[in-house]
Amino acid sequence: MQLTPAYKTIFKKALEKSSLKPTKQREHIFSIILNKKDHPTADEIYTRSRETLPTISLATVYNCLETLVESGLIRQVNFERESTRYCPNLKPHAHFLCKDTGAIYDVDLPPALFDALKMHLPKNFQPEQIDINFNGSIKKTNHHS
Amino acid sequence: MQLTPAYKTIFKKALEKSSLKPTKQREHIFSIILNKKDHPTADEIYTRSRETLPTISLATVYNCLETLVESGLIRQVNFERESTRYCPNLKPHAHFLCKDTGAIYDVDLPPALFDALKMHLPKNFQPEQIDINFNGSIKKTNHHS
DNA sequence: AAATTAATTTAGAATTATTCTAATTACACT
DNA sequence: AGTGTAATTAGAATAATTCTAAATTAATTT
Repeated sequence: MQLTPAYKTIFKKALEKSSLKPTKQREHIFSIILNKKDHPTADEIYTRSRETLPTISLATVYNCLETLVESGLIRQVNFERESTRYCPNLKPHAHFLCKDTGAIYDVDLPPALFDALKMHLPKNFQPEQIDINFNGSIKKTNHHS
Repeated sequence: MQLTPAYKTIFKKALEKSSLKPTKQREHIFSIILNKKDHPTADEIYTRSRETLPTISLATVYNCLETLVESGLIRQVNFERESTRYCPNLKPHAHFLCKDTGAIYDVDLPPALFDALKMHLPKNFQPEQIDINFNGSIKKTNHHS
């Protein structure tokens, strides 16, 4: 649960830009999200955090997640009204929720598709964010060795 | 707050197909959603319902919304973890949330765009639903008469 | 180095949307 | 009318998140 030097720099720069401090808790939570990119919930992040930082509180987890989103280091993923999940992938992408397993997958999309979507908005609508969420099932493929 | 004969038929057919009964409450709530297409929340629907059906309960509103979604008569719209909203527009479309006013707009999209999105999924991913949500602001246009 | 200030963290209470539970009501069918 | 099933109802319960106020930490000034 350590940030690589490269990420440490990104982390500090991003927080400083929003005049927020690179605290131990914020760094820890960022590293947890980077470490296992399975779109964990706040509560899952809380549990994972306490393994190495046992004194952290749930409120702090929520606070840190908010500041990390604010600084653009992570983004939120929501399906229906389920717990918000967190994702460190900053490339433009969509999400696919498998309704059988609950797993969430990143789906890369070409920027041109995002542009095509924006083109269908009325000219005075200025989108800041686009969320694209698929949900369905994943067919087993026939493996033949 | 009356369904047109055409909608009444659609309503009955859709519920019967799922072997659900076309009750007064279900019809009432469906008519409220059709009447003012402003993507109301369950609570807003509850308030509007009581104007003409004062004995309805909030639990019934939630129950009815669930059955209407199940029967495919309406769909749910979610932005982040805010209250779920309801929409009677069944054409494939996206939603735009204006962060200044909170208003939600339907954005029609050509089916080809939905197909293009699906094409970027791994071949064994089978989407049942696609939610596309924009969020941003709406620029005032220069009106000159 | 002590004192001051501001930001952050913390624990626990409060809030909010939604779901659950158990009792009642409304129909459809004998 | 009597029985059975589905739907409605009121209120309690739940779950995720936010709020509040106090304690801690870090940075800055004296």
